[in-house]
Amino acid sequence: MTEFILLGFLMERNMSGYDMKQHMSISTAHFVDSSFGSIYPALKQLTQKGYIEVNPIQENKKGKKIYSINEQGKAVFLKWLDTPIEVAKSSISPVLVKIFFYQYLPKDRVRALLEQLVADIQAHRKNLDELKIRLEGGETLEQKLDPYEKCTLDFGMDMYDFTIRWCKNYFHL
Amino acid sequence: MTEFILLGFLMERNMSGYDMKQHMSISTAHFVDSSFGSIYPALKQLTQKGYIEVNPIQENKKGKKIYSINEQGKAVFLKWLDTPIEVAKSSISPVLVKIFFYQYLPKDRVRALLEQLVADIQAHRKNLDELKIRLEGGETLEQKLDPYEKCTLDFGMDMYDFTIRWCKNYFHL
DNA sequence: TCAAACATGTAACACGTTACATGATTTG
DNA sequence: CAAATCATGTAACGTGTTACATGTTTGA
Repeated sequence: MTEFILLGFLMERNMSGYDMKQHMSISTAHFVDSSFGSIYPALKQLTQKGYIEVNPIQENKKGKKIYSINEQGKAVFLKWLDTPIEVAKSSISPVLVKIFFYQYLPKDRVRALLEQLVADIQAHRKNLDELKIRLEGGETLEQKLDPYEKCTLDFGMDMYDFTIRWCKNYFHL
Repeated sequence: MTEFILLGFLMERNMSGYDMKQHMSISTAHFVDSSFGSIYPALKQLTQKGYIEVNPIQENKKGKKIYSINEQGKAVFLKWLDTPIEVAKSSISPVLVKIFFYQYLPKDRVRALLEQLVADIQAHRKNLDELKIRLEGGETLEQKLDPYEKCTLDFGMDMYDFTIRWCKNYFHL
């Protein structure tokens, strides 16, 4: 998964591993956010497989490695992308794992935990909202928000809203 | 995670690793379904930690190991259960990973893939529906469906419905 | 000049899957 | 009696995280 995401980032522009981590922490953090511990080994792998190339810059910044995707890499990425999304593997959510067993907890604890869950989701929802405003409401405007990128933000927020409403309604919170 | 789920199953009744796998494939498959390759080592771990005990039955079935949870195991399980659900780690869904990059695919392919996604979710939704009918609509009635167990089914179905509606609406399918 | 941020990388560990290996029991 | 299902277990592998190790550049 990580390798494909990194290839995807390189489709847009050349960047370093550090740049990719930052990009992830902003653009994709609400559905995937890899650590350096998986990014750097993944870049090594992609280089060895011949999908990307390193363009070390000699300028001021020593050691910084700017990667670029080549034709083979693009082909591999597009082949992966043009393949059905697997719903089964994404599963619904680890949230359900605990709720499944809530019969073993006293009612007042269940209520408290569910209220905490809703508050937590509301906080996440708020963060996404602020992120979207920061990304699209552009004084800066450096990066035009791609429609599908925007879609993942919209979906995230609507999904959070749905979950909050569902919990409040189902559990009478 | 697996270890706690197995402890949770043993809260209800004593059973074997094989039984647990079957129970998972029915009751929890829509949000978690571990393989034997993680169940058996987990049971070994739980035994070594002193949370569960083996009661090998001498009857006809040789080699079958029936596990039971002890007081320490119950305490550990309840402590885990009575801890806030972590929304962050559950993330929204790997579905978004691909959609995020759909700008690199021709429009007709995107449309085809999204239609396939919706059809796939509809199939999952139908399976859940049939499962629920099988579990609650009881001629058999052997196993009374716990309210929270039912909740995970309801949530699953409503989540699928939401996602289907969302995709159709957002992408004008 | 010193702290924060930039920048890369590795090693140990955690946790899960698939495939393999093995054998008993049930049922047509 | 053969096939399906029951039943347990291990080994190799995949993929990710955290913590550690190291050094540079920038800005108050």
